[in-house]
Amino acid sequence: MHNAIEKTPNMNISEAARRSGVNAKTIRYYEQVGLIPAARRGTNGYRTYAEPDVHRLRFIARARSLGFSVEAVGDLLDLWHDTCRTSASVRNIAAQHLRDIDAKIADLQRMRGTLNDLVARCDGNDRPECPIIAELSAGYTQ
Amino acid sequence: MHNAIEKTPNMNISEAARRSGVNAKTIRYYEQVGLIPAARRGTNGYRTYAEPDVHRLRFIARARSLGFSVEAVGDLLDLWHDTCRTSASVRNIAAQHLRDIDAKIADLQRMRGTLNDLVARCDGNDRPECPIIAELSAGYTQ
DNA sequence: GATTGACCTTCCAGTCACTGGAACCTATAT
DNA sequence: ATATAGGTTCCAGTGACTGGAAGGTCAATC
Repeated sequence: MHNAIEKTPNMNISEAARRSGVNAKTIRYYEQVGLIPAARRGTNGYRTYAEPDVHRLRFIARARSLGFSVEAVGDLLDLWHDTCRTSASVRNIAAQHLRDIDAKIADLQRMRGTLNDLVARCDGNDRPECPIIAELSAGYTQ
Repeated sequence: MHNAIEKTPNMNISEAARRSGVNAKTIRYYEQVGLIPAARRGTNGYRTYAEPDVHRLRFIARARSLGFSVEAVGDLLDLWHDTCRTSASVRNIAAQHLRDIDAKIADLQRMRGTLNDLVARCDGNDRPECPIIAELSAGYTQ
């Protein structure tokens, strides 16, 4: 059996984690759910990673930091590796995610508007009267 | 049956769900995790609810729609029933939640800013070149 | 050689707030 | 007697990890 000459150094999982910004435990999880292929193993059973693996993990970390679901990241990885991809297919995924984010922001801002008003109107002293409780229990004062 | 005009205070779970806006399955879940006390039971074993129960469920529904965690809703329920509460204690819970929401909004808007820019710069045609993929794989073109 | 401590491995459980479904029981109308 | 529309419990799954237990491996030091 011939050993291939490694141009890039092999590393253990914690080094790959450090270089990619993905937690070692999370890397194992990504392998488990099939987001990344099973890592090669050394004779000791340890997972070994090389530069391309770290780059893939960095891609994943960036996509996750933009809020893409792990499933969507899987699709984006496939498109990255597919040189016959269309930019439209990538754009569709991102545009859908953008709509999801906008919906979440709108929902949070609705909550924020009400909460901010209630907090502003609450004296926050040692008396029991409170517009926050009043609002939540509207129509039924106990 | 679904009586639009309920003069009797007792009702089954689906009627309590309809009146409170809390899903019947969710009501059982709330009972299971101790957010609400175990419902009284009829001779047939069915849970029975009266007006005060519906009001408590409505309180819960409103608080949940403002994004309070189930645990925080429990605290708010306790404060509602505690006539010796201080408005400061209520305000603290709401103010903390407001900070959490602001953090979430800030994070989503950061994502939105990047994504919106990338989507705008992506042609979305049948060619493979794509600034979204380029951004995610920055430093490593495959 | 023994020991320490930092790695690595797998597997299981918990998070949060539900939600779906199976299997079964009860009520009411026809 | 049957149909259907409710109710019950219990179990499992969601998403994306994260913590912890129990154990194997490695490198360095005493």
